[in-house]
Amino acid sequence: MNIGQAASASGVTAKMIRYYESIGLIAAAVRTQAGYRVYSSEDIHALRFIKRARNMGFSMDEARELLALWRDKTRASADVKSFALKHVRELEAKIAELQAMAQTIKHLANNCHGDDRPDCPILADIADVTPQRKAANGNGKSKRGTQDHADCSCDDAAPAAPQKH
Amino acid sequence: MNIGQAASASGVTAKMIRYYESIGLIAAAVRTQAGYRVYSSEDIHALRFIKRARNMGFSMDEARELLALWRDKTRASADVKSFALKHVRELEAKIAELQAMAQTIKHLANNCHGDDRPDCPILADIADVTPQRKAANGNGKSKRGTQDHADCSCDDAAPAAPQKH
DNA sequence: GCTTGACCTTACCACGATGGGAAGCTGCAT
DNA sequence: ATGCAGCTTCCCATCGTGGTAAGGTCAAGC
Repeated sequence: MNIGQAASASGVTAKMIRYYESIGLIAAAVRTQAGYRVYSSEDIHALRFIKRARNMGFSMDEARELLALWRDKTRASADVKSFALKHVRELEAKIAELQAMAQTIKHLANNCHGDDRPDCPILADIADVTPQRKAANGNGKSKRGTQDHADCSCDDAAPAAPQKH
Repeated sequence: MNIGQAASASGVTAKMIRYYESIGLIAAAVRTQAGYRVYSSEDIHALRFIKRARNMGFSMDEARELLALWRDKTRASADVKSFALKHVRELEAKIAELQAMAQTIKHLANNCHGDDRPDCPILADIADVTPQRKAANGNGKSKRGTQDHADCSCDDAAPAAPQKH
């Protein structure tokens, strides 16, 4: 099997297969005399494994660890499970972060007329995080009987921080 | 105000301020004779605006658009609102994606003994997604949103697509 | 044979957003 | 005047993926 066939058999692009090889995620492929990479069905299996792990949101490094666990016939299932659950916690942390962002914006949008007037609490809030003012949006329409839950401008306090990488 | 002070006043690192300038997100700062950048409180305001937008998960390009809207005194609030809600939809799509991944893994973990025996359905599933389809996926292009989910071998598999990068 | 086109090879660039660091200049306080 | 903190520019790295260029290889058709 050449790399193109391996790619369509595994769902991993040829480009990525070479990349995985270059970073040592998979072993260097056997080559033909002409230098073409050759793949066995076992290789395809590993590629599909990696693809699946990536689809579940594991990073390449985590995929590497999973591969190692997979190949280690003596690993304890507890190890795999705790690894998996750790990843679940990370996913959930990210989910919470995104939800906080969405919540903040939805809240602001709720207070925005959305008509052709320029007055907009969304921009007002982004621009003026400082508490206190933001009273500007109170006029008319009054779909907001509720307190404006003043700290939707609670930026740093809120879990809506950008992730670094 | 020098860049360091602007950085601590805005919460954006000096490094990033220079970067924002280099990509045209903010105007080139005035310079002293010695070449030092000088910032006004208006500049700080813009920087804080950008920071807040980023905290809400807007990309730099989106932040750029928001800035433009902010500066355009005649924009319609409806424009801002639809922009914001579009972002909310994107956030929610991502959330759903992550939730599907977490769900898949949690489900697998539930079926894992988690003891010291090697037998583990988590790895078994990742390794053996159940053959059959998925190879094809026709000619490249395959946009991001395409299925190709993590199909958990158990019936309640959920769509867990990978995030772009 | 020879040409063509699909496939392979390596190598480099790009993204988005951020951090790190080097090498050199400036400003201020001792 | 010496030293140090802060500023400048420039380059590199990240992470995962795509693009592209320049060239080698293979199989099929003439």
